[in-house]
Amino acid sequence: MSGPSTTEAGKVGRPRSEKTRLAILEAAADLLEEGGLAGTTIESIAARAEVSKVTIYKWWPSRGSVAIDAYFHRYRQTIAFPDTGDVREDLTSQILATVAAFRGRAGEIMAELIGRAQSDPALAETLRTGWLQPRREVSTTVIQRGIDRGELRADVNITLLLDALYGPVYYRLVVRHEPLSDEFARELVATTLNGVRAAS
Amino acid sequence: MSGPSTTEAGKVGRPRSEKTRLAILEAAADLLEEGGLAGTTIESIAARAEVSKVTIYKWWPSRGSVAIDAYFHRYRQTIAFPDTGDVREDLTSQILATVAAFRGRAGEIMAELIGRAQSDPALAETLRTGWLQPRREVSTTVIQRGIDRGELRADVNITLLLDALYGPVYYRLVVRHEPLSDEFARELVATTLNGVRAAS
DNA sequence: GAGTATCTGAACGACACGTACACTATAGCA
DNA sequence: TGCTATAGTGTACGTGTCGTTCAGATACTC
Repeated sequence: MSGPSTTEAGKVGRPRSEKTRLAILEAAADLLEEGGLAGTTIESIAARAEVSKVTIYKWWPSRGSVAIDAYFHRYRQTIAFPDTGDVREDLTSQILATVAAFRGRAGEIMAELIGRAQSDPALAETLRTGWLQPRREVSTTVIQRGIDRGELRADVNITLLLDALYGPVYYRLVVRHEPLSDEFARELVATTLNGVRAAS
Repeated sequence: MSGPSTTEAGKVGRPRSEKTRLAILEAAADLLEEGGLAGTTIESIAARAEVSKVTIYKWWPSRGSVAIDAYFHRYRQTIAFPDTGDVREDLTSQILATVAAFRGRAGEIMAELIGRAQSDPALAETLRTGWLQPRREVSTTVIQRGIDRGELRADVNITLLLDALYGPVYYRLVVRHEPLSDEFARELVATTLNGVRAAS
């Protein structure tokens, strides 16, 4: 994530203004909601936050970096961390929470952020480490418990399984060929766990 | 896809120049390879193709549209259409072909095109209908054969299965957290078909 | 030759980019 | 109180791309 939240204590010089930092993030989040990433330019953020452009450039390397920080600032939701004793139920909760979050405006913005990340390495890195990875880690715990309980094969490739679960969700988010429905989430988890082969 | 390839016979007026059309696509494809989508601006295409900007705007609505047409023009590969009599083998061939194509420069460009599609509806539509859908249709045939042969459950949700196979591939293409290796492709198909539940 | 559509070249205003400059503001420290 | 260092301001600048306009040249059909 870009830009420390505050200047560490003990440093000399004028400390960073928390008020200014928040004004920038709020303005950027507002603009994201209203006009998407296209309308969220450094200039428009500066104008809306009543802040100098230079101040933004001082703390963030790119438009995408401000945007992702603003996104986290506004949409940071608690990550679902269920433990019902049943792998399928736990994973279903997590995928359901993900698709639910992506059905609204937050999903459109996330899609645009992923898009922008293809030409903004700093944004891409923040997306991986600040958004995707934490969610993968939580799901890893759930999967590991399933293995320990003997519900899943002991030799499961966890990385691949995470891709099998989250991949289709982000695929639909970005391609928009089919809706991110609850049914999709449930069926995805069920299919991934059980496979599609006919009983022999 | 944008822009008819040639003016239909019998029409009055000066016919569209095929030479100009090809010069634009070649120039755009060159620029895509050299500097990615960022460097592929309408102005740079026009300069390289020695063509007027206005001519490009006449036939394509956006930068993304020219780029995707240039991509198709250069990278259009025959879609794998195997029929070995074994679903897993056939699907594996297709996914292998996809990841192989995406490992090179063509993959980086495709990722950028998908990124751009998030803010360019015309590009998004062309991507869906001109790239993704044909590949999904071919895989649908393979899956249907598997159902008919009794290898797959009769009640398989084909749309979901397509997402389960292609989703993780595009997810890795775009997020770049793990490589698009052949092993990934094989394991993905195997896991999707068999599931990850422990034998009971 | 008349009619029509394509292509060209040049120019335009608008916008966002990223940077530079001189300036003011706010803190710690002596 | 004054010194020093950093944060933030306001303005302006050159650059690049956008999408459009216009007049004119070009190439085809009838």
